[in-house]
Amino acid sequence: MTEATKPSNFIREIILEHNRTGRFGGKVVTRFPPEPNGYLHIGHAKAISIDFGIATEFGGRCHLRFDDTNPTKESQEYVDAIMGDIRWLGFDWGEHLHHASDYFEQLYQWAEQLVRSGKAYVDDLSGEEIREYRGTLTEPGRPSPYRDRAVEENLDLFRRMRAGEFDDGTRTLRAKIDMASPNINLRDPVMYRIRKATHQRTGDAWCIYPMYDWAHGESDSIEGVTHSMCSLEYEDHRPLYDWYLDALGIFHPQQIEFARLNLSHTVLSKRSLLELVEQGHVTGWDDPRMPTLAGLRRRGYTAEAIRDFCERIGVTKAANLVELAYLEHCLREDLNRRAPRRLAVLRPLRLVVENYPEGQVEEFEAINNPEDPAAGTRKVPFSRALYIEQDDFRDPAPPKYFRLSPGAEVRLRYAYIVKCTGVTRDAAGAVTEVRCTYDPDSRGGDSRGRKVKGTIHWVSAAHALDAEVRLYDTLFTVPKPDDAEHWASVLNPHSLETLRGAKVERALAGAAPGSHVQFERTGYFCVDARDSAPGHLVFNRAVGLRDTWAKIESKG
RNA sequence: UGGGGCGUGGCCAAGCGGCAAGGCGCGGGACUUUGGAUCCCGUAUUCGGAGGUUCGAAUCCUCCCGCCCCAACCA
Repeated sequence: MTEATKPSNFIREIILEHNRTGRFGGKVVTRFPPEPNGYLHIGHAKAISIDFGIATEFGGRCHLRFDDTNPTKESQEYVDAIMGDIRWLGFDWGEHLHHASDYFEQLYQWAEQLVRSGKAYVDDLSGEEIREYRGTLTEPGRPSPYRDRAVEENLDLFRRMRAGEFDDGTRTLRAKIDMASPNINLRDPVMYRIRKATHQRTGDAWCIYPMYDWAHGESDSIEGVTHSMCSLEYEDHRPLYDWYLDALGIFHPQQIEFARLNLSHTVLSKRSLLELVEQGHVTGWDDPRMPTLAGLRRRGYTAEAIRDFCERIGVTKAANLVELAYLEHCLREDLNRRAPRRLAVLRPLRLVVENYPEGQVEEFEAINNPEDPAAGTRKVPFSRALYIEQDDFRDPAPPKYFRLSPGAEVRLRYAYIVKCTGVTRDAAGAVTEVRCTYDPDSRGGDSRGRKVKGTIHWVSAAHALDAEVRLYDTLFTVPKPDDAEHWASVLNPHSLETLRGAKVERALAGAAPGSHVQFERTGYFCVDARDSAPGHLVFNRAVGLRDTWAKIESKG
């Protein structure tokens, strides 16, 4: 998309205005600040696209900064996963990998500065008491009895907090702002709490840790961030963000808030995602049903499709719930252009071509990608015994059904036109084999002017490879699982269907883990990067093809 | 009942006083050796509501209604 056709958004307008007035001297520095306490999900992809996208667009840079201020919830596993996911998405922070923990000493010195200027004090209230004193949404809070301690006493106590003289939870450092503020964030927010925990980066160097509000703006300032984009729930925090910066008199970035992404049929809160993993509803953070980048990648989503999606949904401050169909559309559009086509039968039904010589094999040339001539062609073997999709045979045929049924003609893609001559059923009446005859004159599938509406895919029984195919559906049965009493009640029991008897064409033999392919007439699949092996092919369905027949059939 | 935001078609979203972009979805058609792709056509006399200002309002003013967020020593 070019500059000219890119739709405007309010963030670009704010920056354009800053550039016009010279507020930041034309500089644009942004940052993506994940807390390493979980995996990145599609919602983060939106934030990443905005943070890195805006920086690139305005010739600036974007930092990656881990907001690691809470050692009890963070870990190196998450740090590594987050960096891998951002790189995979296609973004680069260059030399600018930072951590809030890099600034712990500076933050501490600044805190002492606020204590000395009478803008912060040590409070002995317990967590519960602090909550009581804070008041409610409609009633003002009351000052802590420790609020007016002398500067020297505060300084002494704060230093001893750092020195480890006090137990967890016994004291905090608080900013002295306004206990009656209608904005609860300004009612003497906690700046430091005591946590005798080992931090994944600073080890045991600290036992007091800064709160988000006290670390974020200051970190932005240290790094020279000009535009600090975050989600709407931080809007109420902006006055505090500004207050700290002004109290310190340091470089003052602009915080800008936008609406976070909500996607239908899934949950995006870290708490819910963690529960799905820990309670075993999914196999892990990278389960293909998860909205995490790791899950989407394994499912078969491409970075390009996700970036395109983030670009297309736009940026506003209005609450939103984007339909999953939109994300799926972006994937199909990308894979339609790039994924090689293959023939694969998911639920095999034996088809015998009665008049085709036993033991004869011929090869037909198949197009790898009609959207990309450069992708070339391949040979697919044909013989007397084939497998076709169970869905491609019906007896009797419903109205407008163009596939195989007794007496009907259909084209076997790239091969011949065949006519169904009969079926074999088991004792229970289920079809076990379909028989047909082929027309030798239709070699290659040429209909010679005849009308053959249906074309179905097939695979030669003797040449086919066995494969496991995993069909995924949404994790939840409703568009807004967060509206349910608990999302567990709307979990989709059929979110995964494993097909172990699939038959795929031999060209798929060496399919590389993580590679994408379109199974003709079925959907886009991805070779499972974790479970697929040379002798045991495993394909994940990323998204199905648009299915017009399913639509016709469901309408009756 | 306090504070901060937001309300444009089923979903996302342009629009910034001159007479409702676009995408997704949906419906119809063309084409088709993927019922895929592609291509056409259709889909808001109206912008949460009511007043007002103006020659003219989704855009300005007033009031009302609805929705979201905030009372962790989480981020």
